[in-house]
Amino acid sequence: MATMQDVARHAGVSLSTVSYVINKTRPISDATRARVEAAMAELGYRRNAAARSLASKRSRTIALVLPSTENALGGTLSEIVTQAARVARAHDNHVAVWPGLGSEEQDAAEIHDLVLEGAVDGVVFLEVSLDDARVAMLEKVDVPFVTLGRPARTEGRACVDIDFEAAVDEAVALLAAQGHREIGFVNHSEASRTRGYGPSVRAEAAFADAALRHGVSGTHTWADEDAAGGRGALDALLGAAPALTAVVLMNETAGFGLLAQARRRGLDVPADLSVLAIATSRGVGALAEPQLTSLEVPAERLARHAVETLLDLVEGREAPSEPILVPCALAPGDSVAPPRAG
Amino acid sequence: MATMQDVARHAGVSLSTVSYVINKTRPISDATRARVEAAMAELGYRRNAAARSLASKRSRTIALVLPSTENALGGTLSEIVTQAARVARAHDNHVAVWPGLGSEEQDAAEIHDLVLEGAVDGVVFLEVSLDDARVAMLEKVDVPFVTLGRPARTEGRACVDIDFEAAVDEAVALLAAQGHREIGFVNHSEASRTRGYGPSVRAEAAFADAALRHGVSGTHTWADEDAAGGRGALDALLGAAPALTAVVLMNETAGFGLLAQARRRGLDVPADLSVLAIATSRGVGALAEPQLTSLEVPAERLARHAVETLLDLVEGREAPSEPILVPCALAPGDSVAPPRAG
DNA sequence: CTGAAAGCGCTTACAG
DNA sequence: CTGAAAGCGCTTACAG
Repeated sequence: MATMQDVARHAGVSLSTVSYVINKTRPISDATRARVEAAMAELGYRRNAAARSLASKRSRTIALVLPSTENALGGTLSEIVTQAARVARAHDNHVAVWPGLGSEEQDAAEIHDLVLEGAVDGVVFLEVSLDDARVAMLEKVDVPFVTLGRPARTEGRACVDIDFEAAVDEAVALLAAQGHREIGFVNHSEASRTRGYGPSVRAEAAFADAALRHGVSGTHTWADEDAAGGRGALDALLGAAPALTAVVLMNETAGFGLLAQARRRGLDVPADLSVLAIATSRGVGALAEPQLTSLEVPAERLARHAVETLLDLVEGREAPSEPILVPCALAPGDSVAPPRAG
Repeated sequence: MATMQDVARHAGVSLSTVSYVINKTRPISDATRARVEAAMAELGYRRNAAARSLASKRSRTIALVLPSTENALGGTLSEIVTQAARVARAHDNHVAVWPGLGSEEQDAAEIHDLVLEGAVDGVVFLEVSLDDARVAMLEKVDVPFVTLGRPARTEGRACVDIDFEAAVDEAVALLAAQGHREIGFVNHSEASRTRGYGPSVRAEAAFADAALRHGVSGTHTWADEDAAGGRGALDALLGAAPALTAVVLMNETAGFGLLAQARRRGLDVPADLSVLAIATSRGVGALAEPQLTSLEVPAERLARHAVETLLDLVEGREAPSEPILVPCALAPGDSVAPPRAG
């Protein structure tokens, strides 16, 4: 491989001039620039990543800390990883993925090491719990990081999240506008709440608020992330509110079981029961029968904001003082209709 | 941050001795080693990744080239990425993800650059087509790489793949053993075959072979990756073979539509129609009603073999001369039963 | 607008 | 078993 020194010699300029041309980090005359660029092209020059990192003290790499437990179908996670890599690349950065493995304390220590070794300049957590030990620890040692999802305390922390409150409100508003007066909510598993999974906790509260705000009667239930969870959730809702005509579903893996159970109970979706899915992975609603009307996770925008905010932090720019909340996008389907008259 | 020089001074040894202790790259007396290790612990020493790369000409990073189009629910992809990161970490390596963006030619050039810049030591393609331009180009420039999936020509190339032939055979054998004599096969979309998607092409051929081998009548059909695809596929199969009693399903996203269509036609699964899913993402079969008996993608083993083979190549060790084929694992379900008598 | 030089923190022959 | 030193290929003050 040709080095910068080779290029300099070839172009008849100094090493530093080549560097300045490449990095556009000081003014260079057009003539000189042209000579350098020609030399680079001729020699097939590629800058060396390690040398650059060593001299500049920047790895130009950010770590994406993967969630240790999968909550959904995985489509959202792979979308986020893909998009993060794209955005990073647009900023001349790389993305390294880092799997959580041990306790939160141990993971935090390893992630800190990653930064101390200069392997990465900053960290995006793809999921955080409300009381995440990793967040607290990295904050203490001043590692630049952004969370996808919000810990309970967000002051001074850069966070990007789905706007669950808005999604729940939009869902309830939409159903209320269709004439529904008794609406159920199917959340993630109760275990998810116990371990401090933010979306579950936020959605529960947001649903109570939204029901009040839109003057409907709301019934909430938890559901395990499988077909049986969906079956049980529908039974629980109809047990508690027999006149219920619509469901907001925030648990895509329970969704298929819920639809099957509605069928088994002789309920037609949407004629007898409207189902509005929220925070679903892209395209999942389209797999169901009928196709689920959905508010989809804005994976691309979440990833973009997270990466761009992190790169700002790494460059020493200000972090946003408030969490960045991204709305879900409506994916049309055939699972919502007005309730039967009477 | 403390440097190796600091550690050396602190321990009263030379810089090189510290390096040899860390890398275990030449014998060191126990006493010296102990002194050095104590000094490292005391100073909180962390080796610098960039300096190490520059001096050793190894980035200790491998690139994972993400598929540009998603074929399934994404669960498999995120499992593979996670597992690859784990395996790489166990070998003291990092994983950088690289999204495909342009044409195969352009992507190949960028991936080549990645290696020339020293940013990565080798590449794992998470999906290749039968006639993949990236593979051909990187082979020419001698970049170490491993493919997940097999190109049409595998000689001299390191490949890791699902053993589709075995999975199809196992599925047909299992159904035949239950007494089924007319078996259908639901493949991916016809478009996937057109663009040279290996699994589709291999599965089609393997199904014909397996039907012959097990003395059953086989009917094959393509299905788009959505509910409508599944509906159409079942109709097509029953149109061509009205006495069909079992289906091998290799298209998880069409599966939900297929089950719904069976129901609509008054067919009970599994009493009237057995459904055996193959090459499914982990856990997806459990979402359906009834729970689908499935042969799941062995994501973890695929990732492990791919990463370990690549690291072998990077170290200059021999690549396996034959593709490494990994069998699917059976995930039990309730969708397979003997055909109704008569 | 351009150059000469120090320095980033390691690995690894070369020597003993 | 250990050390002194060259060298990896850049960035970036310092000077003019």
